[in-house]
Amino acid sequence: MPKKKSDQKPNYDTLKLENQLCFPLYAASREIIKKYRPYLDELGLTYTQYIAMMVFWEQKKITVKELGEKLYLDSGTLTPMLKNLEAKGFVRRYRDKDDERVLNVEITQEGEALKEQAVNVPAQMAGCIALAPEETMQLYGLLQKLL
Amino acid sequence: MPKKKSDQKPNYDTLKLENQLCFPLYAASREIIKKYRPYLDELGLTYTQYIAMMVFWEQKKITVKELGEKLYLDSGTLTPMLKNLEAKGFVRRYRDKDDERVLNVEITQEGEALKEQAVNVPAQMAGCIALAPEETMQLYGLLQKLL
DNA sequence: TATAATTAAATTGTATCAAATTCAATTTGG
DNA sequence: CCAAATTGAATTTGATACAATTTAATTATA
Repeated sequence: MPKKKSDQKPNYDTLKLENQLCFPLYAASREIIKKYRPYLDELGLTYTQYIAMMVFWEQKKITVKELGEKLYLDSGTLTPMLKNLEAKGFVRRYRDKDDERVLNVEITQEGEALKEQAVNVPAQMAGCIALAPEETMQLYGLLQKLL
Repeated sequence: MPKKKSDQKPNYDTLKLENQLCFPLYAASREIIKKYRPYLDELGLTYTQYIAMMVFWEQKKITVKELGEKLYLDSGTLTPMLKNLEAKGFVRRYRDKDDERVLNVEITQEGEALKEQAVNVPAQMAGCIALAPEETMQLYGLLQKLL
């Protein structure tokens, strides 16, 4: 009589690093962000600050809560990061008149001006991506679905 | 006579968050790691500690340098994290006899025992992934290519 | 062989990240 | 109207990440 399944040795293969989906996701994310660094250094931005500025370049004003929803980040990350962007002069922070709990963040002239420099970054980065255009689209679609 | 290209307004669309490949990669990575948390909390591990333990479950002993190559992490991240795993009793750290610069890290009995608990994590996580098996394979392949 | 160059970790400093807590402002239910 | 619940940020805490520097050990070389 065969052993019951619960008595058998569990299949440890699922615990191998090579069988994880999350690990290459995590590693690839960090490796690509690392590639951004030389270009973002010229702008004086970190990667997180860069994606925040991308939001401001599309939308001049936003609340911390809304920004957090867009970037999947909470106030624990955003508060110090936005204070940093404010110290650099790229954004302005002020409480909402109608609801004092809400903090509005608005791009400044300097922040707008930075866009002119940043516009070259995506093209420079594209050269670092070892994927064909259709693969890039495929990857993008799968990641969106995952999110 | 048409304007020269350099005089025209640059195409700012490439700076839109929605047109970035890196951002969904970065966001998806963090969101999935967040999903691991309740399961890893039961093991007393963070995600980074978990992927390190995965390596030890496959290979009892490894140097910090080799571990860093596998996980794409450097000693600045690994040193404190491995000290933490050592404090929890899951690994042991000791200098190599033949080359004192090298630090060996070896899994302990407690570390091996943790594998029995961890073996259920991948299956529990699989339920959180909103992708079909073939999409998962596709995503995995694209990420490997990217790395 | 003495020195220079290289290597592997550790350390330092800055910037995330996320969970939990706190706090003030606002909204809601009785 | 008013106490309770909710909400939005800020703060706190612990653990990464990572560049840059330092330290100690080893190797290469003049």
